[in-house]
Amino acid sequence: MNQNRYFVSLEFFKSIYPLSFKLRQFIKQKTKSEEFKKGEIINQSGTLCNKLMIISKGMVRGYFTHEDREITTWISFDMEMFTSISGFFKNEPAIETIQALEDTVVDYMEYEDIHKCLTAFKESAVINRVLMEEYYISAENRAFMARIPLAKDRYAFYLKNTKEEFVNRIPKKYLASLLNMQPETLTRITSAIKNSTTA
Amino acid sequence: MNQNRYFVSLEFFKSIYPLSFKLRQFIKQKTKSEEFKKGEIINQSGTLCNKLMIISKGMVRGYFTHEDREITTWISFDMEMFTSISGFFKNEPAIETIQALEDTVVDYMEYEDIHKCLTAFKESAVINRVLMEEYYISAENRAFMARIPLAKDRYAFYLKNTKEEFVNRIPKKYLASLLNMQPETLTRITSAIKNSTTA
DNA sequence: TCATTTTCTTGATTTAAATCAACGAAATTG
DNA sequence: CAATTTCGTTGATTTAAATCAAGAAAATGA
Repeated sequence: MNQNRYFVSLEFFKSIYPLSFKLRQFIKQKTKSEEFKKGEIINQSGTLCNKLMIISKGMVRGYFTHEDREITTWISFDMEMFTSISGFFKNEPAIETIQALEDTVVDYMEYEDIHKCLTAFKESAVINRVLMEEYYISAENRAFMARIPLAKDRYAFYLKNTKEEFVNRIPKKYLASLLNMQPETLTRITSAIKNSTTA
Repeated sequence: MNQNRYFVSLEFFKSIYPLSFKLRQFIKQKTKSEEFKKGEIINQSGTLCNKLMIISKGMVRGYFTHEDREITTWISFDMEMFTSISGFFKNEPAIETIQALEDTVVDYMEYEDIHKCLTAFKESAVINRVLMEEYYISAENRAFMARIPLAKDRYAFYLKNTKEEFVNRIPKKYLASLLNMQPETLTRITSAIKNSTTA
């Protein structure tokens, strides 16, 4: 392994809580890397996901299927973490499917190593706790957004809470799905905004 | 304190993981009880909730206000736990308001005591973890339900996942709000079902 | 590169659910 | 207990968004 390579995992955890030298070493040692092509399935619904992944570069979505339709529940970007939470918590197969929406590079650690880490390094408990918090709060946020009655208000809400650069990278059909609307509706919303700001 | 009183808190934690004698004593010692009248606000949005509550008897809802309208995000019943998760995690004021929908009795522990508990009793970490899991998964579930396109499908989903006895106790206007629909729509759904099963 | 597929956009039409309105039932309160 | 308010139901109307359809733009892949 190249000890000089850049570890997003390290950066990611460091941004939450300072890491001791030993913990840094442990993370470097256990971090693996993987690449996915655009469109590739990272973890199929019904299979166990045993990795905590951090996106080095790319874009990933989670979705489930309801009545033959895909419903996107989240989209994550560079420097963000994702996993199948039911796997992480309960070691149970994932309900949602995870898919790369761009060519994507991830750093990941396996749950087993994370559990070792939690046992061996006290400080990692803080990080774990913060991650759980953030993950939970983002789920709350999504539940909130889905309950906003008007399509254009959901769009506005998402824009307000997401980096513009990221939003612009999302193919419209997935953005529409994430915002619980049809692509046609999204187009109408965005073109209405365009007209009102131009005129 | 009456050492012979019944502690829902004890039952609740015991159902997750066996409790040592010492931990049982600790929980008994730290558990307090409180009663709320129907309609009473248990924790107001914007104020810190520093308690983890378990419903001994009654019904409670969480809601927030969006454009002058109340949107109910969850309803909990006997033997279920609730809190304001942003308070529990981050010691930050609650976003949602918590209200009793029936005369309600709760057992509760303050966060401070829970943290002491987590430090002093290893086994309690397991319980904490399971609670976080369940809380998280219920948030996911709510996010899922909110995304089901048709009102009658959301109703069916909720029915399938909730004890009939509990559902029957919810005043329709709150049930409608929880299911992201107007009370008129809920009536139409239920009376349509009634007609189809009678005829 | 060009052909083919997929995605995005715009317009016309339909549909589910919100809104408005009115009334009876139930619950609350003095 | 009567009076008043709130809640639940039913019907008529409106509205937001889905669906259907078709062409333009972009992406894919041989």
